[in-house]
Amino acid sequence: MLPINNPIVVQHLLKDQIDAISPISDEEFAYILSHFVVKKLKKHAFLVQQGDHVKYDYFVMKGCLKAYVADEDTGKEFIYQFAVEDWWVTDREAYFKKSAATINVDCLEDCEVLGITLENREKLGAEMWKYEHFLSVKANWGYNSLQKRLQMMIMGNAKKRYESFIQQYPHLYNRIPKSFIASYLGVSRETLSRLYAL
Amino acid sequence: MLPINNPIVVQHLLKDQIDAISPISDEEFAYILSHFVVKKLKKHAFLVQQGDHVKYDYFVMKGCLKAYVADEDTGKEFIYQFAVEDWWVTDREAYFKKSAATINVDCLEDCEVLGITLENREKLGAEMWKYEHFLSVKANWGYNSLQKRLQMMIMGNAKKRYESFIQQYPHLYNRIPKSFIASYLGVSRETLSRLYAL
DNA sequence: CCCGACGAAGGACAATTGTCACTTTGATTT
DNA sequence: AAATCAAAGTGACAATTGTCCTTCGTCGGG
Repeated sequence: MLPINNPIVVQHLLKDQIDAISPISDEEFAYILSHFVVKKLKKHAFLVQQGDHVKYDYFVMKGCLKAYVADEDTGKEFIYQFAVEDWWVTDREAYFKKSAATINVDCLEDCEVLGITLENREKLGAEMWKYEHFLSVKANWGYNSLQKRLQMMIMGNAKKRYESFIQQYPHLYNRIPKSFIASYLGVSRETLSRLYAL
Repeated sequence: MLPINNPIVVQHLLKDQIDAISPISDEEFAYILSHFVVKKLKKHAFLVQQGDHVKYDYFVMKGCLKAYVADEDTGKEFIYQFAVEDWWVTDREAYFKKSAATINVDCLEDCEVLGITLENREKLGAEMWKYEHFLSVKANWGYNSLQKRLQMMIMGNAKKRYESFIQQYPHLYNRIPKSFIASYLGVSRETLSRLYAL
């Protein structure tokens, strides 16, 4: 049994994620959290828009977003990442270089995210060894997932890519419109539709 | 005019690369360099082989290599990165996680590379702020180039990918066999051949 | 000097995928 | 309840790309 005066442990996705890499106290987490801003967005709202100055790196608390590049010639979208609870998303290059965004990020559902500026990120990294470590592990995760994604795109045809997606993200399949999944897999909506008819 | 006793500045690709990010003295560079091992490899030799323990991250001094995954079913190769002078290459995930390599890296030409273990990498990072900074910038470069690569693969057909490759790596086009470039672009050798006939 | 290995080009045909048009379904709005 | 709209499935056809095969030229070793 918990002691009567046990302080309430507030469940927090971000704390859990950091904890899994380098365990921190509630006080430390509260300090970290104070460097983030909360943003609530409606479905279809933009988190990052092409040409914007990208002030924040975002951690997703609730909802689902897509990051994509828009082909101006054809008007088509090419989704290169989905982000759901527990994921991070931003235009990484623009964020670090303080350059204009080349990608868009928008909400597929009502969303709630935490944003941190580059300045606060570096401040926390310099102040807390544990956070610095967390960042470097997180950077590796990002790299590895990009590499997996690239491998999926290079290796084989539409069906293989589809199967690989299902295997890697079973929970996204019934959450995201098929047309967006098709864009993520680099095939037309119709082709995707025919794949799982088999 | 240079003073008569000016010490000879040894030209070194790696020093130049570090210098461009955080300038270091010759002494500092000599110290850094002492943490690397030199490897010389003949054409066709493997630098990393699937299943290996990946001990080093490699900086290419001379030569040209390809990093690829082999599809066991079809026996085909999918090249996801070329590496020439001034580039880094390894199986990044395996290197950091100390897991078995899932990719192969082999030499398209006789090569000369510098290798650094994860232990030495971390030692240098901890000892020298400048090197730590260099590593983090380098990590971002790697991420950004992967992202560009992914965008290239997602957006559009074989011709667009080909044009994008030519634009980004004009010097690689006449150095690397077309069949490998085709593999990098995710098309058959024949299709690539037909593209620049137009 | 010839031979074999390799890289490259291209023809013929098959397989894959994209495009367009139409239909159905279910959710949302009025 | 009717109207509207977004999402998804499907058929027909066209465009793209892969596969298989043959030919050609270059380079280096015997």
